[in-house]
Amino acid sequence: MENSISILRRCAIQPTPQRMAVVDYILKTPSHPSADEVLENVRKRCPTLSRATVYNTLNLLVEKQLIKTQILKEGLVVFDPNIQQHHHFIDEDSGQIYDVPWDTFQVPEIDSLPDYEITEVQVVVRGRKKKP
Amino acid sequence: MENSISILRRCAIQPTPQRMAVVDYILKTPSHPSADEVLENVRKRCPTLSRATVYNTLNLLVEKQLIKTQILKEGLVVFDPNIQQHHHFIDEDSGQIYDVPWDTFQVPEIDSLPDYEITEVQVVVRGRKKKP
DNA sequence: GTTCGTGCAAACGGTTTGCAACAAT
DNA sequence: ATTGTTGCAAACCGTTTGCACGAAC
Repeated sequence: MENSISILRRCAIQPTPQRMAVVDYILKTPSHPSADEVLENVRKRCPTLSRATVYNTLNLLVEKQLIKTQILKEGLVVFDPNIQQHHHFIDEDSGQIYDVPWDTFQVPEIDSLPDYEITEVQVVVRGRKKKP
Repeated sequence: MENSISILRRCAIQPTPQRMAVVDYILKTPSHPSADEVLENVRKRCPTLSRATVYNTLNLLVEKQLIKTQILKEGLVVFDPNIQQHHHFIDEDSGQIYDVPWDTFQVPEIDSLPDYEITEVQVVVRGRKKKP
């Protein structure tokens, strides 16, 4: 896998150790962490990392379209390393967010909005584990 | 249309003037207001209404399932007077949220999650007006 | 020595909570 | 008198901002 230095260079972001650590974490995780979860986890390897640097770096990565923000939880933004079109399933008990492949649903063309340019379509499914 | 007093009574909530004013507003608007928008608008008719009372009342209405919260905007919750299943279209420029009828999309049964109980499925469409 | 990035702390905005005053029964 | 409601202010939490210190060229 491409290393964090070249990823950052390609995006014209200076590869500092802090940014490399954040990139390593966020692009490797299958999860959809919040800024705080990123901070907590990356601090294990980079204990002096500050909250501001995490937000700065994540916002930079969003600008450069390496990751996406998702509005799926109340009161906090989560960051999604998967920038391909896809859907989400949210376990309402654990709060875990799972990716759902794009072709799971046949989302029809939206012809009823001729003067709008659609920028994103997403199916959001929420549920909880059955207790038998 | 049923008045706010009987609506509140039916839900076993005491119909105080403040609550009636909030109910009148939230159940009549086709919009998806935030708590602050509710406060701002209801204060026109009820100027002493406090922010805390708005939150208390809205949360009560959510509990009683008269309205629903929707996580569609960053950093704030919006309240949806339409509790039927439906989808949403969000104009990314204006921030306006529009209801999309449920049968606009054929959301297939999700058989790939046998041990999960699906509580909600929703298509979220974002777009902006074309500038010709 | 200038530029850029970091870390800390303060500020910010939406939401919740604690509490005293008050209204209704 | 008891119960429940309101309004205010403070607290809270995620996020952003301001600024001084420090590293790199």
